[in-house]
Amino acid sequence: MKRTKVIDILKSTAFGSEVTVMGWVRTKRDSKTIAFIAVNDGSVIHNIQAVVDVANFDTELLKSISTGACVSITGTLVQSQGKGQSSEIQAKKIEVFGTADDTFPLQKKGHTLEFLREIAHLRPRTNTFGAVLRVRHHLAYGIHKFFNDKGFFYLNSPIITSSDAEGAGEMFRVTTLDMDKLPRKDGKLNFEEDFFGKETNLTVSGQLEGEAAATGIGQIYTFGPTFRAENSNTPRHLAEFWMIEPEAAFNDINDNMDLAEEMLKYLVKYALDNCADDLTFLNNMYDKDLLNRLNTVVHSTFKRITYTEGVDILEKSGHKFEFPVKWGIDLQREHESFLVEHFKTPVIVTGYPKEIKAFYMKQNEDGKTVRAMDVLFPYVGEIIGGSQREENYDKLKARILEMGIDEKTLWWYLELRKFGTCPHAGFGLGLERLVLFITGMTNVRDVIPFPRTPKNAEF
RNA sequence: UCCUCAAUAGCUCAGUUGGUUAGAGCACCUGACUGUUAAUCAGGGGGUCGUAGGUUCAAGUCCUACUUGAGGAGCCA
Repeated sequence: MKRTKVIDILKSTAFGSEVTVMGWVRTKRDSKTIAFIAVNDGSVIHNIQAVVDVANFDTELLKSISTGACVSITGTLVQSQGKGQSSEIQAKKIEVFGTADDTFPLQKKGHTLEFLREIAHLRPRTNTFGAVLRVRHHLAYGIHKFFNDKGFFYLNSPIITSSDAEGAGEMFRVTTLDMDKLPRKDGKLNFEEDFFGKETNLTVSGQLEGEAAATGIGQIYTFGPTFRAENSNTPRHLAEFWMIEPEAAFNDINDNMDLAEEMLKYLVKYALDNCADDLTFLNNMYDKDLLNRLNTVVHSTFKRITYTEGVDILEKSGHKFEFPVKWGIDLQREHESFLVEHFKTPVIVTGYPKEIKAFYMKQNEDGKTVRAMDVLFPYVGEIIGGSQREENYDKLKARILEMGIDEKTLWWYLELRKFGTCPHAGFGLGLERLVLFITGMTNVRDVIPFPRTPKNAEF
């Protein structure tokens, strides 16, 4: 008999009809004549309860069904005689696909998230990770839907790049050279003998290629894996994470802010609308203020301030910061948190000093600041970083030279300004930080299936 | 990379000023129970105290190094 997913069984009112559920046993409670098996198949956070008349089944078969076992149960869908659920399955036939012996590490009681990270291959069988993974899926889908509906095209930017001038972080090298016999030329590694004939790395950003596409087909977004070889050990950093980078021709910094704010609100609302059960579970188990916080963001207006205004607020706050505030310094995490707390809403900061931002950002008329923007969120901090791009060839080239970047590797990026240049802007959204905010989890390692962090690539 | 903290049963933890045979709850096994809800009740098995050194008559406990993990900082999404 064809299986019915738990999500559909729970919605069904076809009492008396026969259904087959396949899934993993969460708990079994038994007495002399009756047993109850709670089965979860991941389609929804809730379990379906199968009621077993012990007399009708082989004792050994029932004994082999323990927490973690995978079973197929066929029976009659009935209204529950007990409290706690409205419907259940009166079992007629039980097949055990796979038992789980006493070494199965997931028990019915709670586990710490740290322990579950060590058994990432089994995490999806828990309520928490089922919820997080489903929310993550819906958000990914919502992102595609949002941009598609706005006329943005999904761009597959390359994962292997030779660009090393983006300044976005340390990179992972990609090579097919024999590590035991590295070719040398004039004392240096000879990358001419490498697969691509030059030094290549995993991408730290698809932005530059995104700009190339946007200055041809107008509006694009990338959505793919991104790699940073930074030795970052924080709850907000991963060596491999997923980034969404929209880029739009003819957008200025204000359009860019509008897009970011609209997108974030859309996605939070999308999650609330499509992941109600999972978010309710997370709200109850981890953070009683989660749903309230999400609703607040949907109905908020993000506070937009300039870097200069931000520094002013921090200086006048009278608050003692570990890192003293002065115009010109980069905002520290304590400063960002203060601003978010100060306005009690997401904050967008623009107009940073050019010295602390990337070479490609559009320079303002004051000669001191650039049209950068950081979107700061409660709990997760910087969730988006972006800017209007410098579209003036001479200014961009001057900035590249000023910062000591090798312009040769950026020849094609400069040509975007040489031929039919146009104003444009974009930003990068860290998917894990968004999922973090929306699920109420507190560590990005718990919102990606198999986290990659320094000293950890087990699975 | 820097700072702080931690590591004891499968899991979560307790273990006093260093002192006999290292404990509990859950999980697991056995038994009881006719509708349970992280079922309940009774009994049972289960440990190289992260690793390597050191101090001491004696180390889970003190010291050193290392490993791993967590939090904070930096870097950033």
